[in-house]
Amino acid sequence: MATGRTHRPATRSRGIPEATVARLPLYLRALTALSERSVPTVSSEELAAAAGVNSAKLRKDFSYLGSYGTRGVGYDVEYLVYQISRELGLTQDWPVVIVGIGNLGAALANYGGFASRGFRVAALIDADPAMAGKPVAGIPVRHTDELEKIIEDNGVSIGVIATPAGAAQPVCDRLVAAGVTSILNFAPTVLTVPDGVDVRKVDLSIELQILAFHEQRKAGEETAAGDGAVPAATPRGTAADGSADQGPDGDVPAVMPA
Amino acid sequence: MATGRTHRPATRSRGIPEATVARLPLYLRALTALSERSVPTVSSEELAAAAGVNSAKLRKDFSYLGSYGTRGVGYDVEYLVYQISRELGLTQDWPVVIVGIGNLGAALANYGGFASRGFRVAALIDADPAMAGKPVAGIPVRHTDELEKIIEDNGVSIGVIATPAGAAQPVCDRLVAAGVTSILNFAPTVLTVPDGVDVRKVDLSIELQILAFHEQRKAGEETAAGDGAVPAATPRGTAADGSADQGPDGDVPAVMPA
DNA sequence: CCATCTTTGTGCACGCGTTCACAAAGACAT
DNA sequence: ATGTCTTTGTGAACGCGTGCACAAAGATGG
Repeated sequence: MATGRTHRPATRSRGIPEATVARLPLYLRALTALSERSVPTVSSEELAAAAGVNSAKLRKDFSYLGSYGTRGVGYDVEYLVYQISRELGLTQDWPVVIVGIGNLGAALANYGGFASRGFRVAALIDADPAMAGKPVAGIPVRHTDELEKIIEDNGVSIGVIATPAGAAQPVCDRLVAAGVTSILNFAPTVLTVPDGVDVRKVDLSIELQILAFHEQRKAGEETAAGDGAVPAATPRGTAADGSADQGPDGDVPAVMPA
Repeated sequence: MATGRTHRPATRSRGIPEATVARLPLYLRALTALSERSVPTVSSEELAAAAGVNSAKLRKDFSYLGSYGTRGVGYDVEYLVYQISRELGLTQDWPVVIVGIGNLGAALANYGGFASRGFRVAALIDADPAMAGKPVAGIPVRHTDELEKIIEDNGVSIGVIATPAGAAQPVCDRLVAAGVTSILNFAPTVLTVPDGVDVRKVDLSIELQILAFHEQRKAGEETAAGDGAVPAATPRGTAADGSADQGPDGDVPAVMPA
């Protein structure tokens, strides 16, 4: 019914559940830390604690990758690091482009997490001609006109959108048309993409609103019926009572001038 | 078993499922856009399309809030905006603090989405004494020493952590001790918090790795068995074959110098 | 070689979330 | 007033993810 797919149909990739895939990076991070400390093996219990998950869940997750553990001992750290890296596709190089070099785009460009783990910033792209050529994080900013050429020349298949909300869909369309099949979207908009293209979104505003919901619920329970659910919470007035009638102010705020 | 809770136990808040809460901000955004265009009513079908979800899901979501629709007509936009705002707790003011004013922290401070929708940046906090007093986004940066005082004076219950990974847990502990009960974590670490404290994490590195996994899967299917799953994807070589032995390089990369 | 002890791998049950499909409700025209 | 048409609200079925609990596997010590 909708014009295009927005969510990942995710046909259960190769038997590996989506939820498991989402946790693999977490395990990998914990394992890498262990590896740096030259720890040879870990039990599921230890690793699960480090990753902040249930140990049974961790074992089941690993079972999807194969049987890489030794009963009575645990998992070989180095071997597991390699297996997970391979499974996630981190043993190869992934060139990415960042579109929209405002505050956020610049922060992402400077983000150290890109360089490690197989990701490489192939180009920074912005619509503002004044930005063109100016180096950000040591990489010169290119103009949007060159987008298609950059994608094709570098074989980019992953794009990061950090533009204002209004520019996100057009940029997305161009990225997809040029061959990008995975998009990480920081703009507060629902992106519509054709089948076969994956979109993941990071939305600060949504996260905050979810927190506000729970925060309000806590405050409400506290005030209404003092049920022993929140252990150590000072019941100071969390905020002025609901009077701020903020009305229909501008939503879908511009993330930055890109 | 674990030292502390990391995931939301989320005892099914007040009958509203967690998954529904996570979608309410999405609906709210779409509704606000309609409101600005002075659209009086929407059908579940239209609104669902705008929010990028299934219409049945949307109707079920709204049913948890009550019966705010009119059969044969749809939903009153203004009324629904109000109801969702109220449910999410956006009719009151939420002061937030941002800890770690590096590239990302500064980007967040400049983010327009804060100001709208009831969130107000109460303070920017950084550990670097050289930053103290320097204005970012029009707000002077305060030193970490003042953290507790700031939290208490402003009645802050929501904190945003944008520090390097190593500083995140200590900062988190101090925030919680000072009274913060909701945390949005941008640092690539698992935070351990006591019961009653909500943590949501935003992790660029994890998102990219998930995309890489799917990207690799697509490339693999393409090369191995040319199944018609990816419609318009030029099968150009996505990258050099797996040779980049990136070894045990530094994980948990510093997000920014905070 | 055998006993014991640790830890994995997984069968099973349960609960949540999603989706279908349809009856009930109301608008609207005649 | 009555019939038709649109759209909501929800009962029910299904599938996925989670966590328990335990048997199998292997290490380790005597």
